[in-house]
Amino acid sequence: MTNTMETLPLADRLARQLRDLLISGDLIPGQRLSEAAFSERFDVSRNSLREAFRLLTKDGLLRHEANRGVFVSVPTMATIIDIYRVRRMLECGALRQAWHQHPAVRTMREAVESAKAKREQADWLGVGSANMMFHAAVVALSDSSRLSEFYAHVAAELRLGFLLLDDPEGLHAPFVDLNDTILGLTEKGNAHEAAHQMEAYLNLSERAILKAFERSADL
Amino acid sequence: MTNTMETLPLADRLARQLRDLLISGDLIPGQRLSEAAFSERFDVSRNSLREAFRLLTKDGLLRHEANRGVFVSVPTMATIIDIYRVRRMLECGALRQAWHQHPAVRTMREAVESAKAKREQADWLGVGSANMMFHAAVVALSDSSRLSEFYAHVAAELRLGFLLLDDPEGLHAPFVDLNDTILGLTEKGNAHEAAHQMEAYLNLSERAILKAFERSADL
DNA sequence: AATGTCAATATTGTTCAACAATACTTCCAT
DNA sequence: ATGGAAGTATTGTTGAACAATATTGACATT
Repeated sequence: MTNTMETLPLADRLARQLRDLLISGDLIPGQRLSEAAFSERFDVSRNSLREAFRLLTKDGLLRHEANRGVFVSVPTMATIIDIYRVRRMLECGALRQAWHQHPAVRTMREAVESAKAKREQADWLGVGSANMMFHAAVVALSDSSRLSEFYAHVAAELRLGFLLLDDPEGLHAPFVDLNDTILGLTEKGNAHEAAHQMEAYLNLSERAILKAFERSADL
Repeated sequence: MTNTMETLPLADRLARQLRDLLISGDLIPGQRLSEAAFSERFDVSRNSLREAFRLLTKDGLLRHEANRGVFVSVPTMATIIDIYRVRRMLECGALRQAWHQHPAVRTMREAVESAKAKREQADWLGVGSANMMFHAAVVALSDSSRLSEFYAHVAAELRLGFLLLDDPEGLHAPFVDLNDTILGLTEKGNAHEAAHQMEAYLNLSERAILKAFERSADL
């Protein structure tokens, strides 16, 4: 049978391809995306490409300037601050009311163990991915597809922010153990303390990123 | 000078027009939206219209079936339940950490007073609008544009759900006083209790809607 | 050298017409 | 009624066209 992906509307497939290029860093923040160039590159019509552009613009990954084209979004400090407000709301909220036997807890554990393994091998990119997976699993505790989708969007935007920096080690590695702590508290059913620790985590992480931003800003 | 709205891309303007038709009930859940009919109606090309359709599909207001077209979403009980999970997360979370002098508190007060006035005149549609405004203001307490936008989407989806019912009075009017209580607690700085009351509110409201759904389902 | 002006050029915004692929209808035979 | 086969309508996607706007480059002025 054909892959479920193959049957999606063209615009959706394009949007996904572009999103992958974005979060993998092939397209860098600020870069202009010419309609002609990309419709040629993907061998699709300009119309189809424009539909995809609009979807990603709505996600905040692209920015649209009238009569000038679309550009890869350039996250600012304000963006980071806003995203961390979202994270505190969603992640701490999910933990606070989590059931310790929820299926997502298993995913959290897998993510933590994967992160530890990758850290062992100094695979910082892998640590980063496992970290993202952990936090997505935390949000999944809330059992809401809308919250999970929304979180996925915000995480993609945040990833764009990470691309501006270049310190994959310092930004993820120190937090693996904190994730483990939060996981342990959740498994023990100590939801309130887990949420509290997550808030500490997010405050720390936010500060680290803002600091890195500051550094990269005054070059 | 020209209205800021006039300069938006055509697809965005179309999406807004369509959204207005949707939440005002001119288009009813389940209805199919023919590309030909609507591109004629709005006097735009099919391509532009399709861009708008995609935007609204991403918002959950429309549903897209391959090679069959787009339809107005039909909220189900699962939709309602998911939306109320979102509401509890966002609204209770916002209240819990709210500052009692936040500008949005003023908006909350205006909404409550407007709701009371409309209730006096038995303007139930007006009560509903004021109610929506109150809850949007609650989310605004969290000072995150992303959370506010997300909430706006979910609220629009929920509005679609209300359209399936036809009891504007029973679904909003009883809650005006509860809003007032929550407002009072917030103004007094009793954030924790405000959040608690909001949770009670949302549980009540959810149950009322699900009940109404049940009734309308077995016709 | 810096600045301003104006035409030439490239890009986006939008429409239109075409055609393939898919879904829906109609009608006929069983 | 039931199933199937043709015919019709709709969506999916493309390519070309043109207006509107933005960028570039040459030239003149200071």
